[in-house]
This record gives sequence, structure tokens and C-alpha cells, in this order.
Amino acid sequence: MAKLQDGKKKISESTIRRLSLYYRTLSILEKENHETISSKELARREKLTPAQVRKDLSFFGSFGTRGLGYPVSELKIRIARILGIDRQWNVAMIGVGNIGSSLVSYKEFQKQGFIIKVIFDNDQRKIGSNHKGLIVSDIKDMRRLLREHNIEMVILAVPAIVAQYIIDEVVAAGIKAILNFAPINLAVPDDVFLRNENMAMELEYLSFAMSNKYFPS
Amino acid sequence: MAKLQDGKKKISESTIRRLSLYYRTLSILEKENHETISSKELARREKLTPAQVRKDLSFFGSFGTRGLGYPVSELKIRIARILGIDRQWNVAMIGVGNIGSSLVSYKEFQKQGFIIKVIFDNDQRKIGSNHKGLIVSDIKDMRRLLREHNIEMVILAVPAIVAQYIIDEVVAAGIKAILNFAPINLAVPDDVFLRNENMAMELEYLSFAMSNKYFPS
DNA sequence: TCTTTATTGTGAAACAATTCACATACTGGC
DNA sequence: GCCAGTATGTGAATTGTTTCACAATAAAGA
Repeated sequence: MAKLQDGKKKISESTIRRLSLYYRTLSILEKENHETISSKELARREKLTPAQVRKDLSFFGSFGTRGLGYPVSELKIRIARILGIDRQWNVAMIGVGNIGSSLVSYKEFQKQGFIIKVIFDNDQRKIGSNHKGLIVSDIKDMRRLLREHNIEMVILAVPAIVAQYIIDEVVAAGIKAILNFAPINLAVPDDVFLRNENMAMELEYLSFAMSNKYFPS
Repeated sequence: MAKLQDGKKKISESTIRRLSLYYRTLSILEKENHETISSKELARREKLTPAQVRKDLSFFGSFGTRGLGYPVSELKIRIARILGIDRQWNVAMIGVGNIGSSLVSYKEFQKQGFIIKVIFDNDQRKIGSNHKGLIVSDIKDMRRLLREHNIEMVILAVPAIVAQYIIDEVVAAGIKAILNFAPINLAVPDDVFLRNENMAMELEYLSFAMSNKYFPS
């Protein structure tokens, strides 16, 4: 009995992050030919509680069978639909330095349906070069090319110093979803979704945990 | 009036993540020669509330001056001490594929005191090659080299299929802090800190937000 | 020195997330 | 068809986090 089908109820960020985890595990279970999975077993794999798993899923509907568990393949499809990854997303990469060029080759993005269609840089030595079958375009042509390739998401992997300038251009081009790797707080309008990926932060968390003058969770 | 100096009170993960953000912003403020900063202004920059900032800091002590704010440089030092980044950490990189080799060149790690001292791979073609001044070592020598270089943290950037095998070796070598980039749930003993960096997850969050059949926060 | 202004530090209140606990209901064996 | 076993779905209870609101106090100017 779905609580609400599309009442625009607020779903917490943690729930969404866990759905991503469930999705990945369901993909593995599917490959291993599991037909069903219980909340108990799924929880064990993610180091969560069974109640947490059931509650997360119950926000979106009632996918399981009492006495049996959840059907693996179907649940995977349902979660994909919830996350919006039951389709392909055209993505542009901006910046072909260390991080940018490694992400262009990162298979995981493609596997989840995030297809990098164009890559940009402002360095004349890089423009025209080939990265995994894609030619680096001049960032000056960005606005036109984003439109021509129907880009809906942008990954920003440029130096912090130019990031605000470039994100302004990206926003001006009408992009509403941006994943930023530059270690800086960027300003965007309210209707643009911006997520920051901060890899040093995870090392800092480990550092804190190891130093444990204060007790980590 | 510090609530407790070292009573091993549990600090939430969110608080630690925000401390990382404060630290980065304080570094910028310091370069811009700001002497003090108020909770209000710091909150504005991080898109948080002033009360949140004050509460986060109050868990660790009383660093500000009423009527004036927090001293930028001193607060930065205090947060560094809390996070355990008031020192250098010797880090090993395992796996020199796309992600691994780009992270070896990633300056942000070094800036925060995470110094990559050794890099490993199992691919004979890569072993012996030079990455940013470091020679790729054979993963067979890992146990000895981790000890010789006094490594305390490991970054795992290997294919998912071998990740559990390798992390078992890393744990056996006595490492207690691991940052994993493989998209898989790894098992480690309770006394080992493991963090997962999952870049596809952030794109999935954006995808969810854009699809907004259910309303994001 | 006194007054005004600014801003911290922190209990208490409000809000949010997680876990509990159990009625409900499906499966499979006999 | 019935019973035993199992596991979901979900209100209620609990626990955790954020925000409020204000006393405390430092600074700066008169």
C-alpha cells in the first residue's frame, strides 16, 4: 500500500543515497541469479537494519511479498525508475586535467547510463586531442555544443580558481545539474542542482577517526 | 567553556564533514587576510545556519569571542588539530589505473598533508614505471613496503573484482584506515576504518533530483 | 566608566531519522 | 484446506540533529 504515489513528499538525502547502494547490490544479486532478497539479507550486506531497508522502500511503494521478500530484478527496475536511471543521461565533462581525463575513462558512469558526449578544455594544447574516442572541444564553443548534444548534466573538473567563472557559463547555457570536483563553494541559482565531490574530505574523516581524541561513531 | 575536553563523546559524521568545509573556507579567509569571522558569515558561505556553526564548534570547545566572532587563523589551527590534519599522513596508493594514477597527481591530497609515499600495481607492464616521481611497486612486496614507509592509510583504486582480496592483504599488513574507490561493499574487521568514495552516487542523486517524481530536499 | 552594539555559547524546543514491534499476509508442506 | 513459518509494511516510540532564543560577555565609543 503505497503511502503516496506522487504527492511530492520530501524524501531525505540519506534515503536516496541508500537507494543507490541497494541498486548496486541488486545488480550483483541479479547476476548471481538470486530471485528474491529479504530486507534482512539486504540490510546485512549494506550494514543497515532490516527496518531501515523496509522503511526506505515503503516511501515509494510496496514492492515485496510477505513471507518471501523482494523480487530482485523487479526491485532493481523500480529503484532505477525512482532514481531516474532507467534512461540515458547526456553528460559533458569540463576540464581534461588529471581528474577530468580519468573520469572520461571511468566505466562506472557509462554503466549507470551517464554517457559523456562532449569534453571541453581551454588549453590550446589539449583542444583537438583524443580521449577515449572523444575530441576535446574548445570551451569557447561550449554553449553551442551543449545544446547540440542535448547535454543535461555537466561534470566540472577544472581548477578552483576558474570554477565560478565556468559554472556561470554552464548555468547561462541552461544546464540544471552539475557535479563539481573543484574544492570550492560555488554559487548557482536556486533551480540548479549542484553537488560537490570532495575526495580530500573522506581522507580527513579517516584522519579524524584515527586521531580519535573525540570518539567517532 | 568546553563541554568536555576528551570525554569520548560521540560526534556525528555530519559535524565532522562540516568541519572539513569550515577548514577549507578558513584557509581561504586566511589568505584574504581576514582576522576574524562570525558564525553568521561562515554559515552564509557554507549555506548553513549560524546556530549550526556555533553548535558544531561548541562540541570541541569555546573558540570565539562574544561580540567579535572567531579568530580565523587560530580557529583553522584548532580545527586542523581536531581533524588530525595538523600533521602529515603517509599514504599508499594501490592500483594505478585511471583513477589511481590521477589521484597520485591530485594536489589537494598533498596540500592537506596526505602524502602518497608508495604506489602499487599487479600489472607487470606498469611495475617499474614512473608516476609523478614515484616508481610503481609490485603488489607482492606490499606488506614489506607498507611497513618500510610507515604507511598509515591506504587508498584502494583497483577493480571491484579483486578489491576484497587486496583489502584483506592490506588489513593483514596492519593498516587501520582505508579509502576505497571500488564500487563494492568490502568486509573489514571492526577496528579498521573504511570509507567508500562512490562517484556514480552523486550523479545518481542529480538524476533523482532532475527526475523529481518525488520531491528532493 | 557607562552604554550600546555585536556575537558567542548553550539549554530547551522543534524537527527529522531510525528502530521497534506487531498486525497482516503470503508460501510451502502435509 | 489448514497450519507453521517467514517476512513485509507501518504506526508508534525512540533516538539523534538542528534550530531557537536568550543570558553572558567582549568591544568600541562617548
